Amino acid sequence: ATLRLIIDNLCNEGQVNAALSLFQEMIDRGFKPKIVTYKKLIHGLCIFGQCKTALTLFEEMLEKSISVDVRTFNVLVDALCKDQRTDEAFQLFELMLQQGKKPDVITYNTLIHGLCMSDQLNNAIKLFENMISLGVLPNADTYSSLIDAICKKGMVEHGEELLETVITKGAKPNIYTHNALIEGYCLQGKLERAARVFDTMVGRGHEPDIFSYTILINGYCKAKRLDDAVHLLKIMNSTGLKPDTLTYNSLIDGLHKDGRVFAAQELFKDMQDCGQSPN
RNA sequence: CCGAUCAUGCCGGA
Repeated sequence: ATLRLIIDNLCNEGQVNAALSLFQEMIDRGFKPKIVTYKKLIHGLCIFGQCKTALTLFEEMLEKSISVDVRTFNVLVDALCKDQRTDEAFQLFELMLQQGKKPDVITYNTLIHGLCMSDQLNNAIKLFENMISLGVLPNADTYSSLIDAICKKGMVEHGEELLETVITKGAKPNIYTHNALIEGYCLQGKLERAARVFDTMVGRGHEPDIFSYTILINGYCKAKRLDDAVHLLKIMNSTGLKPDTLTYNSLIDGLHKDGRVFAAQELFKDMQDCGQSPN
């Protein structure tokens, strides 16, 4: 029990390797590891990019016919997706089904996002339809991932359409969903539309976050509407929301490319006065 | 019952 506690804590502190060797020692001494210990280790390993070792542990669990829960499957599926190994993620997904585990909304979200990230939007949409037909209700995360991918492909209108559709079905878009749309319009240079989504979001009761502002500010910068960008920064400041390095980077870059070198330098000073260090 | 299981922003390089 003591060893187990130590391993748990090491995982939480990011010392997975230490945890792993303790785990080995535990087995060598003839202790039987608890299932939670496996789970913690797999999770810890995935977070710190040691997907391979995590999979080894996972296989060990299978060999010992320890039942792997949905949550642990999800952790592994996510790690594989983040590693651009969607094929293997889907193999795990299949395995999950074989083991009689029901993939939940998080499993689907993870896979959908993985597909979007590996430029397989069509497959993502198929999976989305699939989950619905299997009775797994998509949530705001699901829509956000999809809408974001659609917008990044330059199809904001489709993104907004999808949003309208799901709203009529009773889904509630959240700040991620709106931010995705705002970015979509910015990418198309449709700043008025972007600003409108921003306002709609506020109207729906979602306070814009640092992402919302940075996305829109960046949009104005890219559209060479530097005055609007600077104005929005002022508004942002007045709400008490602190622009971070990325927000300033957008503006400084925009000002530079617009030949407003002096203003850029001023802003660079402001940024440091506000405690944001350049990256 | 509990647990860091999923989603959004800048520039540049190759």
